[in-house]
Amino acid sequence: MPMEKTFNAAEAEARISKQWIDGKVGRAGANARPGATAFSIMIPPPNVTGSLHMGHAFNNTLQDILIRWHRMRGFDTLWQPGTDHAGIATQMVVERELAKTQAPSRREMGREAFLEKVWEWKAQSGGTIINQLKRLGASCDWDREAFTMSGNFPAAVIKVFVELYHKGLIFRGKRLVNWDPHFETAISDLEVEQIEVNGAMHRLRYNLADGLNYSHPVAFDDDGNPTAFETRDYLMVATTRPETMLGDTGIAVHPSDARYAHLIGREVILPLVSRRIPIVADDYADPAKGTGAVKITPAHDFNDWAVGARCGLRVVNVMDTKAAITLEGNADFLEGAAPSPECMAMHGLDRYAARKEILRLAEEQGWLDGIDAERHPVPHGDRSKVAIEPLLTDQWFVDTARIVGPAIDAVKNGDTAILPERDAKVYFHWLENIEPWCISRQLWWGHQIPVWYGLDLRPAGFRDDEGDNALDETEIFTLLADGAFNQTDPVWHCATDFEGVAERFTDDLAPMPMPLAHARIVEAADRPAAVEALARALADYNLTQDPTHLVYPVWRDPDVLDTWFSSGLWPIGTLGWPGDTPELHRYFPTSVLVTGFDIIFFWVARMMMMQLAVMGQKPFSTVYVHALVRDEKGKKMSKSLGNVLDPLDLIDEFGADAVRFTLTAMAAMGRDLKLSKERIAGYRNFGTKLWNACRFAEMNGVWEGHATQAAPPAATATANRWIIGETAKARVEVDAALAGFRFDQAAQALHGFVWGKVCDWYVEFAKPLFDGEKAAETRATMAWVLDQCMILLHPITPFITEELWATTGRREKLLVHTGWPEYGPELIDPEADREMTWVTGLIDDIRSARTQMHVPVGLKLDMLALSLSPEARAAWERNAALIRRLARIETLSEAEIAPKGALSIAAEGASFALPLDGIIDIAAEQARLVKALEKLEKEITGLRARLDNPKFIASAKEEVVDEARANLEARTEEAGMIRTAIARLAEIA
RNA sequence: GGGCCGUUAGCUCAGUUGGUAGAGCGUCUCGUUUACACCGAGAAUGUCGGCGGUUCGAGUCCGUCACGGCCCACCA
Repeated sequence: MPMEKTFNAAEAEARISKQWIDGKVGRAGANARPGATAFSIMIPPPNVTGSLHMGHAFNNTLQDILIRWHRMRGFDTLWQPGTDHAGIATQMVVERELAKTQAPSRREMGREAFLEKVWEWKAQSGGTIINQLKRLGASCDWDREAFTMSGNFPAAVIKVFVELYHKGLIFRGKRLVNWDPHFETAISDLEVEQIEVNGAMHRLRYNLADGLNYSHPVAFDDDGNPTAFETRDYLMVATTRPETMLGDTGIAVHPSDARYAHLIGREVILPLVSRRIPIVADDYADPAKGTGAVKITPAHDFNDWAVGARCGLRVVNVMDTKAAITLEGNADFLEGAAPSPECMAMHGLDRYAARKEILRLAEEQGWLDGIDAERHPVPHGDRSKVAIEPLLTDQWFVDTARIVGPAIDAVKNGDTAILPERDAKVYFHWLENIEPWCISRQLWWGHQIPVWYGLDLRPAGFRDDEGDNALDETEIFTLLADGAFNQTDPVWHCATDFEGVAERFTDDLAPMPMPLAHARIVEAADRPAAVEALARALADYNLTQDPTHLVYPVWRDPDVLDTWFSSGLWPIGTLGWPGDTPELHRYFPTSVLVTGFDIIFFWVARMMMMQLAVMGQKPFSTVYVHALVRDEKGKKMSKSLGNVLDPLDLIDEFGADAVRFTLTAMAAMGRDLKLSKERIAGYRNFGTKLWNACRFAEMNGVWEGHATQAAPPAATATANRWIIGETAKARVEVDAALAGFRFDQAAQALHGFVWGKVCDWYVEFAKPLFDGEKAAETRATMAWVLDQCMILLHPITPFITEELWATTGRREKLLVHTGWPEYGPELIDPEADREMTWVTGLIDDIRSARTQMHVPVGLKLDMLALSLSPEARAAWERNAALIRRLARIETLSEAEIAPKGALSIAAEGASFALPLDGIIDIAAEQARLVKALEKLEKEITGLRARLDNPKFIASAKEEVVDEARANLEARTEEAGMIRTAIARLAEIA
């Protein structure tokens, strides 16, 4: 059955994909040679919520190329697939779904029911992106698909948390954190992005306490000395966030600021709140900024927090978790304050509404000095896109500064290479300035923190001298922290057996081991429930206050861990850790990590730190950092911007191979790539080109009669010897490019070879050869060459090559399992190389001359050789059929001089004439020759100038000088022939 | 404010130790020759962002400026 004219990507891709997946070609170790070394890549796990975008397509194409290439080379390859549970993102998606279907909200249904919904949702649509990866052709080991919330991951997370906790590397603390008021959770520094907004600087006047007034400079001379003063009974501050004034607890001025130095230690009366707050001296206050006096709100600003700590200022939090003003019942706020009714009326207002209200009141009451519009950056949650609010809360942190050392060293000493190198600088900069990592999230979807709290029932804490309800005042502590609990019971101690822990707690009155021999432990939902349970137990059992005989209620920390905490364990977690698995021994540390620069901090750095902390080993040998796929304006593609090109649409339109080849060809290291459909169409055409070359070969029975040839056939025809050498060059180039992660160079080498050498020249050369005595060797050569094209292209364009492989020869196995060639320069025949360069050059010149002279394409000419060196004569004779066909020459004969009205062609060692009496325009031919001569002369002048310069001869490398000499000679010879031709034309004219 | 990167043909971009600039797409002309019009043949197009320096020689190395972009920090 003859081949179709084009490759039917849509039909073939589905069929071939199924063949690969059913045949488990991605299985770890598939195609491995005996004693093979391991080559492993962990996929950067996409969010389960996700669907494939261009970034994924790019990232996974590169990984697939590396994997297929190594697999064909006989390595024991593992490409580990999987997805990430993506805490906030997934919870957000499921909540949105619930809202759409009018279902009860997350809070209405409760934690357990909601989590059930999320799992349901995951089961239903979590496989989307995995299926999309399969459409791309990703040859992962699909049987090993992992998920950061399943399998051994919970155990791994707990084990790491507990171990780091016991080493003091994880701690809990009350700190100011980045709070996202939309999701009502803390987020890490990395999840904050600065966004420029239209804001305003508001100048507020706070009256000085005790009727104080002072003289304030208002005009200055050229030297900056004050020339005019006014009397003020207030201190003016400037702020972009007037609403935080409710929580102001001080004013800071610079100690050296003459304007205010005399006020340090005095107080102002905070408007509305009527609280006396001190004026303090602190270097943070910048005399050049604002008014030089800065209001300090320790509870709502990171800098102010630091100032407050240094100056001993109070912390007054005036916002709740939704960033609404909270005043009623706010003991911190009310203490020392005498708020006006208008002030208290702001209770419950959103922070922005409160801002308006405060400005209204300030205007009305005369303490608003003025407002200047201003654009300034404001931190926003990267998911919620709302302004984050610094909030004082209890959170868990990893003391990253203490585990960062090995992660820095591993890259510094070359244990792990980061490519391109400049990204290593970014990596170092961040790690060397690392801050504690806030890992607790006030979410439900994620790994719940493996920490239980209990009421402190130690006698001193329990017995209350006042005799009233002691339980309200008990402090909480972690079970994991308390030696009394966790040293004797392995479950408590390690808490690796998560299921076991849960069972213990749900078992209502499970006996607790030593030293609380007679205590009964019971898990309560939260702290209030625990208090109630204890009170009930005290009443029911009429127990004494001896803690060893109590029912002991505990509750689990409700927070979950930052998603990146578990994905930070991806390399070992996917290999079965904490189990001691053969895979872990075989494939860890992994070979390469292919990832985008946008998650160097989020993920790469944390994997480095965590794997090194847990395993004492680097997680990967090489990190290849690639650029982002951007839209044509260079903007990051994002749903919210609506500039997304969907890779699946592109695959539908052009085929997966075209998309893959395009991304590969554009993957120059460290540069953004801007994708256009035209480019993809161009590479789709490239596939078709190869397809048709194979179709031509198939029509000529090239593959008939023999199985796949491992080695090139012994060839005698120059063209065959030449193309075999070109194939070897291509293989060497591709391997060198891939070894250096220069995917673009690999693609370009193959494009140039397949199209520029095989299709443009070799297929054309073969046509006359098929009719001659070299037909058999030419068929064998072409079969081998095209096979090599398929093999070398397969990592980049797997579908079309697999299809061609099946369509053309007698194949023992799938192309995906076919061995990668190892031949090299030994296949290059220098003589054939030189000769074919001469032949192609001559053909180019004849074609160019013909077109420029408007010789009809179909007209075959008789060519005269005016002079032929022995080499040129031999080259001509050996390749006459080729040249005649491609240059459309009828006959060649020798002549002493060119006839009247002929085109002149100069080649190395030869000079030809194409008689065109009556056809050519002599003036035009003259112009053509003059132009060619001018170009040559320009080159000759340049070469002479260099060679005449003694310093050049003295300092340049010998090869360079020799090359220049040879060039000069060749150009001079050519110019001579053209001059002769011009002279001849002149005679005729 | 700190750092990183980019500026090469109309467009998108290559150009690895300094040796005299390339590819794809687009444009123009011609064309149904034993595969391919998703094609073939040919042609045009660059003060390699500006200035200065090192060198026999600079797109390539150094300095500086301009423009563009990114990352980090910063809500007075």
